[in-house]
Amino acid sequence: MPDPELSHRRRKQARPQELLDAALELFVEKGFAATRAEEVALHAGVSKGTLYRYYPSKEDLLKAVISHHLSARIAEGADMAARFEGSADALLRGMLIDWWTQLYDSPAAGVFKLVITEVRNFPEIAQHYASAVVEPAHQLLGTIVRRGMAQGEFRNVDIGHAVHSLVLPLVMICLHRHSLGACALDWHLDGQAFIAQHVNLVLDGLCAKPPSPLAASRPAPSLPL
Amino acid sequence: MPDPELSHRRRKQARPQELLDAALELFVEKGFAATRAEEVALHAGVSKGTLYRYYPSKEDLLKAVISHHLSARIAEGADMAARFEGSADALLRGMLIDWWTQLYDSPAAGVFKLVITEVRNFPEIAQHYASAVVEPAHQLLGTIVRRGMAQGEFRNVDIGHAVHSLVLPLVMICLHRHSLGACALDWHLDGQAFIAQHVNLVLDGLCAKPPSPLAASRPAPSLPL
Amino acid sequence: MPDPELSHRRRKQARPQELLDAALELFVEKGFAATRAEEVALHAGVSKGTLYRYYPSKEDLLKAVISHHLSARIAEGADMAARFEGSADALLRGMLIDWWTQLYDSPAAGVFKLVITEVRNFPEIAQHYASAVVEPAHQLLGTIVRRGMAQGEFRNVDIGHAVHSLVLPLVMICLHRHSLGACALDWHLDGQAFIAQHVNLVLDGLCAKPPSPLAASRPAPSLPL
Amino acid sequence: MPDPELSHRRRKQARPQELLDAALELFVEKGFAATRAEEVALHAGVSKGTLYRYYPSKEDLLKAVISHHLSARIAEGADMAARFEGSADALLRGMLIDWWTQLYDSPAAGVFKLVITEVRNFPEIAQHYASAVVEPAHQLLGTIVRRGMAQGEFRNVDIGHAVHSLVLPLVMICLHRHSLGACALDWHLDGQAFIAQHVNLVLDGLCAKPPSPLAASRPAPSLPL
DNA sequence: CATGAATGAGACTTCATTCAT
DNA sequence: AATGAATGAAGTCTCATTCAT
Repeated sequence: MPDPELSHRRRKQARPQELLDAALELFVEKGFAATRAEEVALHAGVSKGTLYRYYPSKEDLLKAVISHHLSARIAEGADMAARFEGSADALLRGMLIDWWTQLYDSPAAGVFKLVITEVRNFPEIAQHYASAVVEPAHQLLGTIVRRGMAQGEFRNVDIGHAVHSLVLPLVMICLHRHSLGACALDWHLDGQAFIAQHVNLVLDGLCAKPPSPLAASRPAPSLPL
Repeated sequence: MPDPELSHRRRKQARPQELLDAALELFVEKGFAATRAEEVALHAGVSKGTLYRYYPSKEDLLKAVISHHLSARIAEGADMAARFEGSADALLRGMLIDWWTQLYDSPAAGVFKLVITEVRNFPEIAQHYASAVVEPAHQLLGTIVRRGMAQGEFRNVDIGHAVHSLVLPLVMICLHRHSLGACALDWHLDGQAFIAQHVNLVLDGLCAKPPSPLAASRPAPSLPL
Repeated sequence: MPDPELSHRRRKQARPQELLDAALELFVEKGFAATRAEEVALHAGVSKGTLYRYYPSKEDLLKAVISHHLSARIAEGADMAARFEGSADALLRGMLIDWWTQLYDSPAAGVFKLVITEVRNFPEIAQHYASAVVEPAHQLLGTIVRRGMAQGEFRNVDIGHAVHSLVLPLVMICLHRHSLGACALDWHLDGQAFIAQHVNLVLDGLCAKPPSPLAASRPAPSLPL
Repeated sequence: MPDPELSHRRRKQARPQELLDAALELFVEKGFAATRAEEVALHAGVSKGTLYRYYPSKEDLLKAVISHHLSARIAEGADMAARFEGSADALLRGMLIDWWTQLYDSPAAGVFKLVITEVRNFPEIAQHYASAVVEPAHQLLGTIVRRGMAQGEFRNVDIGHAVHSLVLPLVMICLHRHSLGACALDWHLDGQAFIAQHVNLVLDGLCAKPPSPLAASRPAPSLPL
């Protein structure tokens, strides 16, 4: 079964990554508790014992899976944000659609399900996720929205809420894709199209003249996802 | 431990409900797999054996939990919808805010987490959830949006997507409340306020003159949640 | 397999004791690490799961085994000591021979092997053993020897050492019985006879006029076994 | 890590000895079953694989440890015995005290614990230990005691028992040093002093006019340790 | 030869479920 | 009907041993 092209040494290098990928897939699919450690190992083409050479426990493996895929994506996100330019409105439309479209189609989208599902059991995850993902993402988007409001592109609304309105549905379809969406029912929501329309719809809402008195007075809470 | 106010007879009547409540709380908090059947029983004030008198297996208990809380809430939703009147816009603002605000604060909000978490392991849940919750809710909201578009209140957009943009963030904060939101980090998002602002924001987007050419041409996919 | 004479309830009462007995036998025979928890359970006529109902872990079972058999024997020892009377010399000869003869033939003799074998791995055992067994036994014997010396029955020697000279060989044959002595070699040392001769021999030594200058000046260390 | 003073060749020569020393220390400290093969290797400054180059299995290593340290000490014992002269009494006092004092302070003292602990699991050890250690030692001491009795130095007692009374406590404090004695309780028995007093005390007993009728009639059993 | 990655049998422990009381 | 003792399948993790490099 081991790829004869790869030497022992080379395989060893690749092992952690392979295990992480296998673990992500299975944890997302079946849940952490319902996935046996051996399944992960077999999925990665190694034996049970090998898994434990690289990760001291199933729980550590879970944390590594989350950290790994998270850091990778967030790094890409920061890059992408830096490259975009133009008005706040254009920036958000372009950047959000690109980044989420990519994420949606990658296995990393499953990390959301994993975090949602397992934080309560492993609270350390919360801290890490909050500071490594939520915080920076919310910061970035909040700054852009604020700029848009300052320049008169957007109406005055609670910035935190606006960011959530933009982002939560995108998180949600990632979740969806790996839960109900994977259940072979007939309704296959077109995630790509939805991302685009949603971002545009909410930004249209932000650009619109206030047809209704918005509940914009509340203190801006920070960020949930 | 048994409430002396209640007769033996009355308690027996209440058992299934009490078990369901206990199960909902624990399954949502720790996940189905990580919750022991005995914990549920103890939480409901009965012994392990008694649980099995009412539900033949832990899995059956899970399904009962989901069905029960779902039906209850959906019934209320239908009622509420029937009572509202006025323009499509007013109808949606009022109805959505009321219903979700109530749901958000009730234990039933946890069912979303349960469904997201466990569908992949128990696919029967998907079928039931789709037909008992998603289908009717999407139908109802879709009809109202369509009416709004027909009457010129709303722009032409993909109806399915619009419904999702309205609803997914609301599902998402329910999820949030029972996962990251329960993790005692400092950022306590004000769910109530968010619901109101979000519904208004998206409906503003729907009412706005199209500042951007929306990707409205795609076929309307059906419903994700 | 469960004795039909005993009701569920009655069996439950007896279970911990039965498990303790089975555990003592097996731990002494094969060592703690080399005995499987299931073996102990089966030996006691129950299943693996039942063992864990009574003792939360194999290690806890070990500690219980030691404590239980120890306390029992030490209690008997104290009783016996209280009943004996006469000169220090007669007291020691009678009491030691009786108590050790009984112990030697009981399964409890194996506890010595267990303690010797496992203290290094479970240091809590040391504390308990020291205070529950060594301390009281040494105290008692030391007091009698001191009395004998005060009354001129015994020569002046280091009291702690004298007690050890009396007792250590007795501990040793208990150990022996459960290690080499159990190995079906031809030399079956007669433990009973040895106990008697040894006690008499050492007490004769204590009563003798000092034919050799004894190293009696060292500070009396306390007690090792 | 390899000592630069030693050539590759010399190191290789020393390997088996180093492994044996490491194994003795760890097996005595933690028990055979609880010591991992890799620990032994690391302790000896080599890798797991190297251990297996010298000893085909962990069990073989155990047997080698016991044989090795045993032969070494017994050889020394025979030498020492040959050099001593004088009366049976003086011979025993001198020889026993010297040999046991040396042994007590050497790592080889731990072998007793190892044998006591592991014979039941590896019965081959018993045979080897009996013929290589117990038999010759008992023979030697028995001969001297018999000579002493024939020459009127000692009273008539069971020779086997007398040898045991002399020797068992010495074995016992070696055991003690590596079990309870290693447990950092406050009572640090002075082994050296005890050895001297004990040998003298028992020999005094043997020299004494019989103040009590000794149980000397029993058949002389052979040797326990 | 030495290394240490890989294997997989096997041990501890948990927990859903059954059933005597 | 309710209890909780008992069971045993199943899962996590360890470690002796092998073998490619």
